[in-house]
Formats: sequence, structure tokens, C-alpha cells
Amino acid sequence: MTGGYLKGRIRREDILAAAVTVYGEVGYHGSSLREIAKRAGITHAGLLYHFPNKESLLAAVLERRDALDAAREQLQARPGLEVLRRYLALAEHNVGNPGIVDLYSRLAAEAVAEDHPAHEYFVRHYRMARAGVLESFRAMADSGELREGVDPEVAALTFIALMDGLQVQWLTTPDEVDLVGSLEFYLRSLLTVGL
Amino acid sequence: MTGGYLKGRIRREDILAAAVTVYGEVGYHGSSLREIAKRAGITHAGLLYHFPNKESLLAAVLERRDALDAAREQLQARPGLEVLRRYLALAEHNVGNPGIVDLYSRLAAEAVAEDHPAHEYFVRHYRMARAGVLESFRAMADSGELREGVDPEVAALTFIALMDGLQVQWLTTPDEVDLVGSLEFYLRSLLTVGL
DNA sequence: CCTACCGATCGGTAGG
DNA sequence: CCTACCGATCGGTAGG
Repeated sequence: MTGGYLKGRIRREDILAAAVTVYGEVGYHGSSLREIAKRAGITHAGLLYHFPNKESLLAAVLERRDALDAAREQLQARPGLEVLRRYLALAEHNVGNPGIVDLYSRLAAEAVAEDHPAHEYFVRHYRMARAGVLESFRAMADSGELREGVDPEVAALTFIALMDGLQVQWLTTPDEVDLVGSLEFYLRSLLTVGL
Repeated sequence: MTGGYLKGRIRREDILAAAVTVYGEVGYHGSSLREIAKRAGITHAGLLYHFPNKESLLAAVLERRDALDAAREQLQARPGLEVLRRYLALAEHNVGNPGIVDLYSRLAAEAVAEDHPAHEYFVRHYRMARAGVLESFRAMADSGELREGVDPEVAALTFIALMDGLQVQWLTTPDEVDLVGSLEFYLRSLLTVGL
């Protein structure tokens, strides 16, 4: 028999995809292994064969999300305008994938609790996001692309916060929120150059 | 026997306060009537004597929050700078009451789902918040207090979104986020007048 | 407001 | 990867 490993990897992918959907719908705490397993076409005991417990499945989902984001948008570009452009591209991609936004918003709110299994992940996630954007704003300040009086530190924090806040409002009332346009508006108000 | 009604009202208050705490900690779906009841000093069946089911308790919590906010901050002031100042005061108040911020952030993320019992509440809540701030930005645009090129519509949406996004990040890493200062920074970037 | 109970569902394990 | 099971917990009701 060949392909045993391949089959295992495919099955794991099915489970992860189902978990992403369910987490987005009902959050991590609201999810059940039985529901996720059913959507992946196995029993919940079968799921536990691939992931030893509920938390390990969440960890795998978060790891995969980071890997996919990094590969697609390359948010680690050279600091500067290009990094901000890639965040806009990420927002644009998200508009076509509300499920991903759902997942992220729900988990971020849950993970505020210090004993939530994803808490440390989001602490790191926010720190890295702020640091990356901060570097870019600093570089742009040095080259005169940042409006006078704009503190790069605060600009970085508010940019990330605005993205998150817009996403929740967009999910709640999709027809009344222009996700990408609002971010562009904000960036233009900070910069001396166009996007 | 006198005071029976008073006692009932006090007991209801105890239950509502306990519910606010628990919703903030674990969200609505993650909460249990037994846990809320225990903190209020009764059994879960006793709780159901005051609130017929789980959803009615949530509805009462949301009603009370609106009533308290309206009474304290009077966010319905005459459109203009004063309204924005009261939002800053609300943010300041929230910094001293993380439990309230917890409750709001958790429920807002959960209620993105259309079948969540608080969904309609948040649709209304966002619409009203945006409309109130929009009116103020429009009034300020008429009197030259809004920077040129700033669309009042987008400014209103982004201001509310920024508040929400900052709250989640502040709850996650309290020492690394200046909630009030960041909002002031943003408002200053939109206005021609000081706060 | 409580005791006592209901059916349903949960995460996880045993054993194959 | 499944069947079968465990103890725990859930929202809600009956009956007082």
C-alpha cells in the first residue's frame, strides 16, 4: 500500500477546513468536535485520531492560517508603502472570504481571556502586526511620505485596530460598510503620497 | 408583607450584574444559567423564575446597558464636537471598567451570526452610533471644523470601528494600547479645531 | 424561589 | 478510523 501518508494529510486538511468554518460560525467554545467531524465526513472519535484533543485542533487551524496568509500576501515585504498596499490587498481578499473574517473576529474576541488556548497566539499576532506596520510608517516618515505630526507608533496601532473594527461591523451589516474603501480613506489621511 | 416587589427588583439586579460578568468572561454561548445563578446566590431554576429562558436574560442585559450608557454619557447631545467629546469620556470610563468592554466585544463578535439572539440589537446599535456621529461630523463640516476632503460618512464609520478594534487589542495587551490617546489622535487628524 | 428530574450534548477513552 | 461507552454539564420543566 502506498499513499497512506498522503491520505492522512488530505484527511487532516478536510478536518482543518471544517474547523475553520465551524469556528467562524459559533466560535471555538461554541464548536463541538462532533459537528466538525461530521462536516469532514468522519466520527468525532475519528477526528481525535488525527488531533489528540480539542485544543490541538485549534492550534493547527491558527498555524495554518498564518502560513497561508504569509504565503499569499507576503506581509513581510521591505518596510514602506508596499507593506500597506499588501494589507489593502489582504482586506480585498477578505471581502471575498467572509468565513475567514468570521473565524478571526470570533477567535480574537474570545481569546481576550488570558486562559483561552489562543490567547498567546493573539498577543503575538497583534505585536507582530503592529511592529511590521510601525516599521513601515517609520520608513515613510524618514522619506517624507508621512504627514507631519503623525506619530508612527499610534498610526500603526490605529491602522490594525481599524481593520479589526471594520471587519466586525462589515460582517454585521455588509451592505453598509465599505471595508477596503474605508481603509484607503484612513491611509490617505496619514500619507503625503498616493496609494 | 410589604417590599415584595422591591426585593424582586433587587434580585433581578443581582442576576443581571452576574450575567454581565459571565458574558464578558465566556460570551453568551459559553455562559450557563447555573454559573450565573450561582454568582447571584440562587439556583438556576430560581433564575428561570425571574427570566423565563436564556435569551430573555440576554435581552434584559442589553436593554440595561443601553439605558445606563444613555443616562451616563448623554450621547444624544446636540450634533457637533460635544458628541465626540462624550465618546471620549465613554472610552475613559471604559478603561476603568474592562468587564463592560469584555461584554460588549464578546457579544458583538458572536452576534455577527444572523441567528444570534443579539444580532438585531447590534445591527440597530451600529446604525444608531454611525448616524449620531455622522450628524456631528456633518455639522462640523458646515462650520469648517472638519478638515477639507474628509467625507463625514466614512469618518463616522471609521471612528466607531476604531473604538471597537482598539478595545479588543487593549483587552488582549492592556499595557501596549492607549485607548483614549489613540482615539484623540485620530480625531485630531480629522478636525481643524482642538478637543 | 427550591428539589428533583428530563433528554440532549459535550470531550475524551477503551478496545479493536 | 469506528463502535460503544464514561462522567459531566447543559436549558428547561413539574410540582410544590
